[in-house]
Amino acid sequence: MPTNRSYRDSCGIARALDVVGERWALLVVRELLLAPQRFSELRHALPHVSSNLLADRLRELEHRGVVHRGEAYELTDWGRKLEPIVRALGDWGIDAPQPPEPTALSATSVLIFLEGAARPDPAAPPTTYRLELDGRVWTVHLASGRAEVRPGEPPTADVSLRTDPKTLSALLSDPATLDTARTDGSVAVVGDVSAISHLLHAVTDPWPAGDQLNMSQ
Amino acid sequence: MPTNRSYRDSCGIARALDVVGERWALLVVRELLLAPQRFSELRHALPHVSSNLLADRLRELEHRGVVHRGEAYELTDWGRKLEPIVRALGDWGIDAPQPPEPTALSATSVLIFLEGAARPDPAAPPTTYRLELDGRVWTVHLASGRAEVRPGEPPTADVSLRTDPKTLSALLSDPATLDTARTDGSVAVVGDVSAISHLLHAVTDPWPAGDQLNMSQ
DNA sequence: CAGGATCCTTAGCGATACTG
DNA sequence: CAGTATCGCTAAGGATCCTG
Repeated sequence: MPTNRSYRDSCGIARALDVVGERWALLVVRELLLAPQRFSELRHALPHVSSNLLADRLRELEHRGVVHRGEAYELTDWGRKLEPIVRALGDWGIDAPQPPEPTALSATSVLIFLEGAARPDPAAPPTTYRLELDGRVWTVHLASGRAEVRPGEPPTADVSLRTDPKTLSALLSDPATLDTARTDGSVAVVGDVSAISHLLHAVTDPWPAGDQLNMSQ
Repeated sequence: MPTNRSYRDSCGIARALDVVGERWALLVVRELLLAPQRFSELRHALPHVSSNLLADRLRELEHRGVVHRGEAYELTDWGRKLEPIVRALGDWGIDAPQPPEPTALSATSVLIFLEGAARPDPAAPPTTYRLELDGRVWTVHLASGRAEVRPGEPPTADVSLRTDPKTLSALLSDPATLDTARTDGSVAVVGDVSAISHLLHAVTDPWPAGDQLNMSQ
């Protein structure tokens, strides 16, 4: 049974929270930022939400015009406008304490982090990665000083790698672990390995001074 | 008894929501964006939150480093970084349906809206307003194409007005009601009345094309 | 097996009354 | 003024069961 409480406050902030302020709602939006997802994919991405509650939230978000339900769940145009806000909230949350274990980490989370944190050399030639996480394929494209993540197979790729979100996250915070991750099988690489190092260091290495991506689209 | 649940998700977005995602938390932050507030002021601004819950939220926000508690409650430096996010959320929420009556509207809400929506003529001379809402005094300054709201008495003002948030909100959506509001006593004006019309129309009148304020500070 | 629905328990919420 | 205390209610959390 979907919830229907309201802050009963005319302010835009309160009205926004009437729509996406219920528990788990913004995490559902997060999961849909990069690609539509099916119910079971959302369940896998958010393992700590119970199935009935997830179903309730999706119904609410659909009813309120944030999410559209077709074959999979996807953001409406209005829902998509939450993207810069949710990303900014994520940047802010980086400084929050780590949550208690056991901890979840979805593919979308890591990829959003990657997009926001990567600062590839603008002078370097564009590079395309095929990235398989939890069985789903993504295309990562490095070009003109930014990283772009899209769902699905790339037309062509410099290198392909298969891993899981936690391992990828660990690599993004310490590229030096790539070798051991490859030998223990948690990362499988096909193609130009040096390109991966390039990607990881685009996230790790300190940014040039004054290079702050702002929140405006 | 403050709540302590967590999404148990390493993603920055989830960790942000662990801090400010509980019910009422972001509305407390909203109330502190323009000025520190005392407990009773917060209660007046958020009439639909119960006192025990407000006390719980304030304790949590203090414990998590968002709010500092002195004579009044105020945002920490980290908490203040939520400002562009909360404002952007408010812009997004403008398109959400109106909540069911009866509806609250705090002074801070209206003033934040005013700051975000006002586009005074950049060529016009700077104007200062003394604004008294719910017994608290604010300074509104129009200059260089922007409106700025600050707590407290202005050193000098072109005009002073006393009213309540709902009346001010009504004026901001329809400046033509100023005359009737003055005669029925819901607005009291001292000084240059035409300056008020100037302020109201800075909000109402259509913006010049391409004049979008973005979210970056 | 995906995509939920149902049931039950717990904890956060909401309202009112009360206190230092 | 600035919160506590109490209590009924409702949403959240967890497990299990159903249906195409």
